[in-house]
This record gives sequence, C-alpha cells and structure tokens, in this order.
Amino acid sequence: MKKTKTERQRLLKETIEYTPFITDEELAKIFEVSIQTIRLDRMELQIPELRERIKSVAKLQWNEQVRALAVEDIIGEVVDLELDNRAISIFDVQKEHVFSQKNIARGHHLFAQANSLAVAVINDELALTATANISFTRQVKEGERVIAKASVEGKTDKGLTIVKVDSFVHEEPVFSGEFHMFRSTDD
Amino acid sequence: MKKTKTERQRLLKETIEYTPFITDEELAKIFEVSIQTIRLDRMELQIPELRERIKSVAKLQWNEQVRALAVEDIIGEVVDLELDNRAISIFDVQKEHVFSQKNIARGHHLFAQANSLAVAVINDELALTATANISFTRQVKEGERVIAKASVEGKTDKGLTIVKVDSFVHEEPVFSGEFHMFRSTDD
DNA sequence: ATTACTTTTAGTACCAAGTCTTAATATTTA
DNA sequence: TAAATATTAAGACTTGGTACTAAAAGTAAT
Repeated sequence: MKKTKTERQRLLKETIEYTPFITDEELAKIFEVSIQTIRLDRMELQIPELRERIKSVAKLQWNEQVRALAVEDIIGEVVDLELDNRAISIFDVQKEHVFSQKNIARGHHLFAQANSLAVAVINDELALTATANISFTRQVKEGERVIAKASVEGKTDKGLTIVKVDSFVHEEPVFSGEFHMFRSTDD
Repeated sequence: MKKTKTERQRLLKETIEYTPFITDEELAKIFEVSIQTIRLDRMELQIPELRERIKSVAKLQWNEQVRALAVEDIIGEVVDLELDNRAISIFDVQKEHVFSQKNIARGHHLFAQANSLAVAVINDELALTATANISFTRQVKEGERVIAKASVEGKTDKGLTIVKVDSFVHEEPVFSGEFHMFRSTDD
C-alpha cells in the first residue's frame, strides 16, 4: 500500500539524510511515485538538489582538510618558541576533547599538547619521545584554556634531551611531565 | 606573455588540486585560453570533470564521518576486555598518525591508545589518569599494527589503581607504561 | 617559402540532473 | 456533486560537462 504524503515526506527526508548521493529518479522508484512528486516534496521540505547536496558535503570536507593541514604536527597553538630553550602553546578544550559523559578532558589530549610542544622545542628535523614521566594534577573541563610551557633542561647520561613541560589553567597546574627526547643529529 | 603548454598544464594541475571546485570556464579565463584547450589539458592530465572531483571529495568526507562516529571514546579497537583485570586493543597506524616528513608514528597516538585502554579496563563510570610513567621502546611506522595489552596490578598507597600497558608490533615491544588511575567510586 | 607537425580554437550533437512553468488528471473531503 | 488537494505530464531552459569533427594558427625543418 502506498503511504500518505506526510509519511512519504518524512521518509524522504530521512532517506536523503542517510544517503545524500541519491537522484530524484532513484527516489521516485523507491517511493513508487513520479519524479515530479519527488521534486515537489523536495521543494516543500526545502531539500536542495543532488548536486548542491554533494557540493555542501564536499565543502565541509574541504574545510576539514584545510584545518587538518594547519594543525598538522602540533596540537595546540604555539605562541612562543625559542629553539632548544623554551616554548609555550595554548590549547582550548572543546567538545571533541572531553568524555562524552562528564565534560572532563581526556588525558591524551593534554599529553598530546605537551608531547608535541616537547617535539617542537627541539632544534632537530626529527625529534622523538623516548621516555616520559607525567602526571595529571587536576581535571580540565570543556571550555578551559590550557597553557603548556616547555623548557629544555639538558641531557641525560644516555644523551637524551630532557624537556620539562608544565601545563596550567589560570595559573593553576593541571599537568606536568618530564620528556626524554631522542634527536637524530647532535648540535 | 602566455606560457608554454607544459608550463600551463603544470599550473593547471596545481590550481585544480588547490581549488578543486573550479569550472573549466573559470580556468579558461585564468589561463587566457579557450575552454576547449582546458578540456584537452584535463584529458591529457587525466583530471576528471568538476562534478566528479566534487563527488570524490564528498565521498571521502562521508567515510570520515562514519569512521569518526565509530571511534568516539576509544583509540584503537578493543578486542578483549575483562573489567578490572585485563584488556587488549589493536591500532593500525595510518597516514594521519605519522609525522609528515618521516613516516614514524607520533608518540601521542601510542599514548592515546594505551591511555584509553587503561581507562576502559577500569570498572568505573569515570576513570581518570592521575600519573603515568611511560617509555617508547621503538619507533612505529605507517602501516604497522600496534597491539596494546593492559593489566590491572592493584593499588598504590594513595588508593590509585595501577594499570600496566605494554604495546607490541609483531611481539616486539614498542611502548610500555604504568598508569595510576583515579576512580570515582570504590568497588 | 613550402611542407609537416603541433597546438589551439570552433562548432555540433548529446547527456545528466536538474529548474521553472503550465496544464491535465486523480483522489479526497466537505 | 463540487471544490480542494495531490499527483503526473510535458515543454522549454540551465550547467557543466563528453565526444567528435574540422578548421585555423603557430612553430620547425627541409
């Protein structure tokens, strides 16, 4: 039995949301109505045509890509950097960084900020973390801004560069870590 | 002065890669040649037409979106889990996880896998990492599969749950860490 | 300069997936 | 049964192309 108009439109909306790459012709077959009906439905529901739908999805992706390029190797924004000495980065905790239940930032984001800052501060084409000793001092909530400060502290007996990173929210310590970094060239 | 054919085609390729949402007509204006020339160029360079380009970008985005939903709270796929005892997860290192220069995985991804596994193994609505002592044993390359094994080892004198996580690529240790976890409820 | 070859432009027919408009049927409801 | 609502049909036009043919322009070689 054919559905009613409202029911069909409800399903139509769902279908297009779920599989946006579908033509009016295919939709017409699915709902056993004419192409024209589908087009009237789209008009009423304000759903744009296939090509526009594809385009908007593509634009989203494009923005994502651009964003990804900017972030690339560093988590958080580096605001101060003196190679082989010190560096500072800021990181705003957003929805995607917190546990879906409570709004507390997942530890690995704080670690990622500190770790990538430790990598960045080292004057070497390829610095890698060998060991790290870290502690999470207090929970960080969504919306808070974390300031990470890194300082190069010399070398271990094995020749690894020691970088200390302390992170704060409003002067209050939230994370601290000591990173022992491997570098590919001696300076 | 108009450029040579090869030069124009080189620039054309770049332009399209940089701004894929551009029509032949616009390209023709930019390079001051006819539409047909642009089309010949695209043929020779095997560059598909605008709509196909948009479509492929959109499909990428679509896949990303689906993938992002699945990952959510845990980095890597948990393949074994016995609460408050042990857990195993696998994590495939892909292009987006490695340094753009060399293809070595960035440390924070290995940490993220281990840390989220440590969170997952704890039988608590909200477990948080208090401190961690970690070391990166060997570099992990793009394409390698990292197996992380977590085991709960008891409590510290301060009541933090100790979780040891060791990660391997083909039995070979690549990462190991001891996490001290805070839990909101006593069991 | 003439021939030969490459490069560029032009023009036609066609396609997909639409829009926009007008008009003719169904189907439902008061 | 008449009026209102819903559906289908048909035609003209749009964008951004493909495929193909042909002519013109530019460049190089003999």
